Amino acid sequence: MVRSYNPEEIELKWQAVWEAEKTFHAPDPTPEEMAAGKGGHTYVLEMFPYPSGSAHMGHVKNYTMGDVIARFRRHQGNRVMHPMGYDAFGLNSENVAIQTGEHPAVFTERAIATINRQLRRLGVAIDWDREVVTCRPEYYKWTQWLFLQFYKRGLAFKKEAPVNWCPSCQTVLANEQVIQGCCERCSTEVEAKKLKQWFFRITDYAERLLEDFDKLEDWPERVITMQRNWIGKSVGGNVVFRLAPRGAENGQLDPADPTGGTEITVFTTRPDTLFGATFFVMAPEHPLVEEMVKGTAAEEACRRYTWQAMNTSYIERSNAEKEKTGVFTGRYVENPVNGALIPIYIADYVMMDYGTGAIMAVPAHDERDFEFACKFGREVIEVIASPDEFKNADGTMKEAYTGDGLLVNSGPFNGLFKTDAIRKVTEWLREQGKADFAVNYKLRDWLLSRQRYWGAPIPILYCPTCGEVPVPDEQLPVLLPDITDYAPKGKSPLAAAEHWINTTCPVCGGPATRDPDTMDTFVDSSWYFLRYTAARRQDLAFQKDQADYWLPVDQYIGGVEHAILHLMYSRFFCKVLYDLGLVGFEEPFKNLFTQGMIYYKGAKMSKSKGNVVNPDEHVAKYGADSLRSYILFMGPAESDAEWNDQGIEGVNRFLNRVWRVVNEAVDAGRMAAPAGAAAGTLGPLPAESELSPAAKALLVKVNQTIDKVTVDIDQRFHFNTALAAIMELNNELAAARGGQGGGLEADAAGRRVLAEAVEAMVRLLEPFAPHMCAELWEMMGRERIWDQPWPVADGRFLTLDAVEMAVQVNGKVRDRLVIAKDASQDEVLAAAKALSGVVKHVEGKTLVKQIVVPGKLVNLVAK
RNA sequence: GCCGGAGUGGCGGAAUGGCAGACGCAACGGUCUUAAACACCGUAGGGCUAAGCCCGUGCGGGUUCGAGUCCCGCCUCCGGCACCA
Repeated sequence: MVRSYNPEEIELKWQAVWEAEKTFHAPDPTPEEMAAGKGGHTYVLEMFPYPSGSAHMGHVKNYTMGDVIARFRRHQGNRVMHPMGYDAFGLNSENVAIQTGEHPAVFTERAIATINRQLRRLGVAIDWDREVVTCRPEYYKWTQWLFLQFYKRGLAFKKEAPVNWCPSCQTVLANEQVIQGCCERCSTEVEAKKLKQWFFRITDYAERLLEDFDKLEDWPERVITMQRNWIGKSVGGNVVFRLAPRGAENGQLDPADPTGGTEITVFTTRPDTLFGATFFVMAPEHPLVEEMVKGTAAEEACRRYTWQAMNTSYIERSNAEKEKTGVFTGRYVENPVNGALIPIYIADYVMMDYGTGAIMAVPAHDERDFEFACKFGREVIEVIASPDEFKNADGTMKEAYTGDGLLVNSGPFNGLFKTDAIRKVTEWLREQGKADFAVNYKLRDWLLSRQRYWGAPIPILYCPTCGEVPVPDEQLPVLLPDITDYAPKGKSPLAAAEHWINTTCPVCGGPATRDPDTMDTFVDSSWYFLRYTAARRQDLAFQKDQADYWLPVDQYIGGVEHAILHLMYSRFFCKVLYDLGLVGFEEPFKNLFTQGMIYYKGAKMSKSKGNVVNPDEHVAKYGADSLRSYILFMGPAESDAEWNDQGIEGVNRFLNRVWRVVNEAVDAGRMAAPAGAAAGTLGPLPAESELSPAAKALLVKVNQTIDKVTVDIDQRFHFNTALAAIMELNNELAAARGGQGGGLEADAAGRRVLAEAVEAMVRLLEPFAPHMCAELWEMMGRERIWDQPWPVADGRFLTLDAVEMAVQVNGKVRDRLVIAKDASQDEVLAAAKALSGVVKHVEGKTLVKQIVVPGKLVNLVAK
């Protein structure tokens, strides 16, 4: 009698074994191994979870996928490091603390314990000895230490700047954390505030962040594109315009004007269009505006407009659909190419935070400038010969032409092609000291300080005599103090912790205060993948040679929502650490896979929508192996997928069928080692001549499946088709074994092939359903399936002797042909032409073309 | 607006330019059962004058002996960026 499949019993049994013997612990490399370099070991990593309560289906998918890869690579003979940790600082726990009064650490540790239990229950092959938790002092000591390394290099600095303030979260945010003008966390519209804050100088690395895309082996193109767009490199020139003295436009110079002759630089990607600049626009907040218009008739109007612009929300102001507004300042600048005086406007379509906050406006060749010119009646001068469809009947511009062309109306540069003109005009102005080549990036420095409690304190002190003082290494970590009131009040709750904020200056011994802010949690997650290589070390953050042994991460897996944030910050960190000599590689993640999300009832799962599917329930009902297999069977791993309760039942049925098929084979004594064969082996395959056609067919199926599953896991990450292939094998195996006449069970050779199929199926399924396969393997009298080498297809049995080919006449299938796989082209054609279904359609016609695709089809073209 | 990605049965999805719909879900028919569930066997894109033939991968063209796949032009949906000078 076949045992029934009891997933819970089996799963707990094997999890206990793995735990007890630390099966998935990756030992530190020895000096010899490190000297030997890469090879024979691999680092598989999934983005670590944020412990907000318990694991959700997205986590199950992420960690199961990583687990399949990790187990697969182990079977391939690699030493695999597959660690886990928790991104444990952050606003969620703090907000819970504000509501309940419970310390965030208590809440967080409880959430960690829950997720930890869930991951173990899923049987994920994790090296738990390397676990890291970012909110624990033994971790954030090193986050602080790294901050100080950056600080000492001038890469962490404090500056006053307009920053994004989330009024709901009561903290500033980095640019990357503002999504269409709203807070990434809570969707509240952010406000601009001028504050003194800590920044990382990521802009210094803009060019390398772009260049080093070349060092990535396999990243999704769209992630690279998103980062490239975010960094936003523009190549052009800085051009200096001189502010004309008041009255210069009508010859009535005002000698008392202090601003005349002031240089205003603009950044432009189109120096070729300088002769077409018919006006000039400055951002309303431009620091020169106030002085420029002081005491003039335009002063009041400018002040009113600026006030209005600064009170326009970011979203509204950055909406390109909005009608252009602006005010004439009454002042003019001199165009450096021809000395023409052109009027200066202030307008909110020019942003202070990009370029220099001032632009030259060329309405003929810029859509925004064209729109503004139309509204304010400015002249439009064509300087790039434009196609007729951009012009009115009278030759004036109908719309801005931004394409390529030859220069016109541009004095000595007429006739030059756009790209040549860009270079030549810039060079010409450079000789006169009026311009230079320049590159601009959209990327801003990373604002890292937060006015919140639950983060790593910034290890800086302020001393009245010594100024800004870094906390000495031996005083790290700067521990978060216990407080009772976590509520943010526009400044960090830490500022109110008097016993903590007041301290002693390590330089002069006088009184000093601590920086009250904490670090953005993205700082914590920008280096955790390094900490895994030295998780328990108290004396250093990580050890260079060990980090260089394991990293860069061979396969990183996570959600695409981190395409810019976490992934760009981590790349930046890695480059800084490389420059500091702390690591020997410049990119942290060699290969990246971004998984799709799991939807339910047409929407993202969320507590507020009440459409959350709880993984625990499904583990309890069907077992971890079923949940793991189903979540990967749902569809291609990179696509979004809709959870379906019946889907997991189907996969559970499949595992039950495998269980039964293998059990029956074991019960029949078919899986035991034959006399003379080593224990735990099936002995040699029978000679090919002894195989019945059915046995041969199953053997071919086995080897085709090995090939397919291997490629699907290894190269395509198509776990759904790998599982489908195993299902097919199981179907064929089940069908082949018995039936009338005994099927393959009737003779010794057939029984040997059946055993071969059973063994292969269990091994191929193991990464997906490791517990069940461990159990079946043990029942087969074998040990440690997780250490078995991955099966390799036998080249002799990859194709059948006879193949079925479709025979087409004029591209339509009219009959089929079964013929020996090594039949010659002539033999195939002769046989094809003799088929009744073919004869019918070619009768009375002449064959003009005959195509044979070996093993697949024949196409006869008849007229 | 710009840059990506995707549109295939009732559903999730398969398919190096070579037999569209593998595998699974749901459905239907049958076997087992007192009955049901489970399990097992089988049917299943649409249509017609049905042993045969026609039509079918968002729409319209094209290349090819042959197109879901390649090219051109659209439509729709999703994602990212967006007055970036």
